[in-house]
Amino acid sequence: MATDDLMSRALAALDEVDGPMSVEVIHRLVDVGAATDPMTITEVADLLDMSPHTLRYYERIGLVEVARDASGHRSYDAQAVRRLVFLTRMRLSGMAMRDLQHYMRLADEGDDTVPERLDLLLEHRDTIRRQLKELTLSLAATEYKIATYGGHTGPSSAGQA
Amino acid sequence: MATDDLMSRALAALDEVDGPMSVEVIHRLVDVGAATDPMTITEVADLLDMSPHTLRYYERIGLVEVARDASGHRSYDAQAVRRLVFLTRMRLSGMAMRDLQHYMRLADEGDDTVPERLDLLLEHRDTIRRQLKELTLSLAATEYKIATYGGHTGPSSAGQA
DNA sequence: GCTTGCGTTCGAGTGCGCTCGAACTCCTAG
DNA sequence: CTAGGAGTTCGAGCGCACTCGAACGCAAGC
Repeated sequence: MATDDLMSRALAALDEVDGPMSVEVIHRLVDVGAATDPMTITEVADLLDMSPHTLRYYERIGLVEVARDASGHRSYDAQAVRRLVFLTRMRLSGMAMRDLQHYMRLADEGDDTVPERLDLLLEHRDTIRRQLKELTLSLAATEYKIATYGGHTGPSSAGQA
Repeated sequence: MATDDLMSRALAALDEVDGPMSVEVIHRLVDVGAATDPMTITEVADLLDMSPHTLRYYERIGLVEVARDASGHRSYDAQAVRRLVFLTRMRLSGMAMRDLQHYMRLADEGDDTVPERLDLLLEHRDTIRRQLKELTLSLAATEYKIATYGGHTGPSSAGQA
């Protein structure tokens, strides 16, 4: 009984956490494509909220190829950036580095591997859905516990009327 | 444009992944309480889908106290099991071991620490919500990619009419 | 011309959360 | 009486995904 209530509230809460961000981020994902100038490593790092160290690491293990400028510095073109955006999205949803390496190896092999890549994506989609399920349960459990401790169950723990 | 569509479908998908499971799991969370006999380590391990090794590890680092039977074997009473269920829920939602140790230390100190525990839970709730947000974006991104590869975007990749 | 700062390569180190193996004990069934 | 299986403790090892430090290069500004 009470669990249904908790679940509904849990799901409803999805819309309330920093709203405008989502649109920005998903557009980042699609838009970066067209006509961007090559970026430096720190620019990309800032864009993706990761460290230059990590970007070099990703390159080292073969996830992206990155061109160099005249003085040997990395120069990230639109394609590299797009790939990195995709990589971070996949990482954030828990895809293992090993799987990303596999996927990118396939991507580098050309269109023949599209079916296999599709399989990987479909599998990963299911994984994400399972995670969403688990997380939603955990949210419900957490809110349940909060309720037993007498906490208010508003949209956020901070800055609240 | 298309992103709205993707987002809706992503959210709608939440209800479709192994439906009955959710109820069972959340009831596990609440129900196990009342009148259960003490359990052996393998029984608990099976219940929580983890290894005996891990259960001993959790005890070692102070997350649970577990009684012993006459022959020195662990005997998990209802309280211990309830705590472990909670622990696994929190772990599954990404709470760090360190934070769980902190939380459980507080829990062991008695009711005076309820406010602090409440704070931790509220903070964790926000973390879960952020994760849900990220995951939902990743799901949308994945489905977008699947669509560009010409994949059908049904509820699951397997066994479908 | 020298400092400052951003970049480079390379290999090694870190933190997390388990995971395992060895050596041992205890109980039960045959 | 013995063999098997489930449990115990202890410390060490592992896989993952970074993360860092050292030593160096280049180019601009004072």
